[in-house]
Amino acid sequence: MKIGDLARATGVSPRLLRYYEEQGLLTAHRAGSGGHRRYAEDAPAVVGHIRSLLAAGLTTRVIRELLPCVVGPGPEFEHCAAGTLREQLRGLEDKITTLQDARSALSGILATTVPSEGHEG
Amino acid sequence: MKIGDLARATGVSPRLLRYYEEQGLLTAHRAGSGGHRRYAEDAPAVVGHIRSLLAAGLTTRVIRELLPCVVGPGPEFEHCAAGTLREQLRGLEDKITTLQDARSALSGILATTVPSEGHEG
DNA sequence: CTTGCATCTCACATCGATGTCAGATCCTAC
DNA sequence: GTAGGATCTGACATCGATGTGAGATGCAAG
Repeated sequence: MKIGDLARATGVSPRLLRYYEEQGLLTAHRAGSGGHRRYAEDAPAVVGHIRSLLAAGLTTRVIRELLPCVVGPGPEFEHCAAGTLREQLRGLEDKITTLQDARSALSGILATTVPSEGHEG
Repeated sequence: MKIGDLARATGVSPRLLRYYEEQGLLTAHRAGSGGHRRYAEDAPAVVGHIRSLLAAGLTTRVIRELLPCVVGPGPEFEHCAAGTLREQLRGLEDKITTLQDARSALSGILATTVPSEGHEG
């Protein structure tokens, strides 16, 4: 598929697809396409993974390291950036904790300031 | 207290304290100090609140709206930006969900790629 | 072969919190 | 009154994902 197709399939702009390639997250071959990118069949799935990890706050640099594990579907990636994986996992849990704290703070305020409307979530 | 004192007390750089003031989050009076800022006693607490909300991913603009509720300790802030509060709360929960998803994804990978070392967290 | 849309590369802009530098002014201690 | 540290303002830099525009070229359909 070409870049426009992939963009339509994933909802990610061509600009970003090129950016992901530039960051080493996405591969395209350009044989006999006059310089135009051609993507493999699993490209949409890969882009999906990238988007998820980005949404989780991971950096493209980190994703570049982790992606082989995420994409590689098999048990053959035994020592696949396990250190980075653990590190990011820890960071993720820190972030979750921080957000949960903020959430209880805000919902506490909400309960205090608008007691009649707060149906304690 | 002066800006350097507040900076030391909170671990936040003078640059940022000025920035928070510029964003309307922090107040200082400058009477008879030759243009130098003077902060009230509760300033460190206020800065603490600001830092927490920033860490939660809230924007200074949003914090400016919410801060009166957060800082105002009493039940007198009845309708204090309740809409914004609810909105941010929802955004926060979305973000938490996203991060939790990413966490399980990563920890799943970790368990798969390094089964011997993963003590399922 | 022409027309029109897709794609290419390159570069600059944006947003938000934060750093840093420069030049001027102030306060405090001696 | 002078030296030195703190503070002032203002502007420019940074990081990372993303947008946008320009100018050139490619491809597919007529």
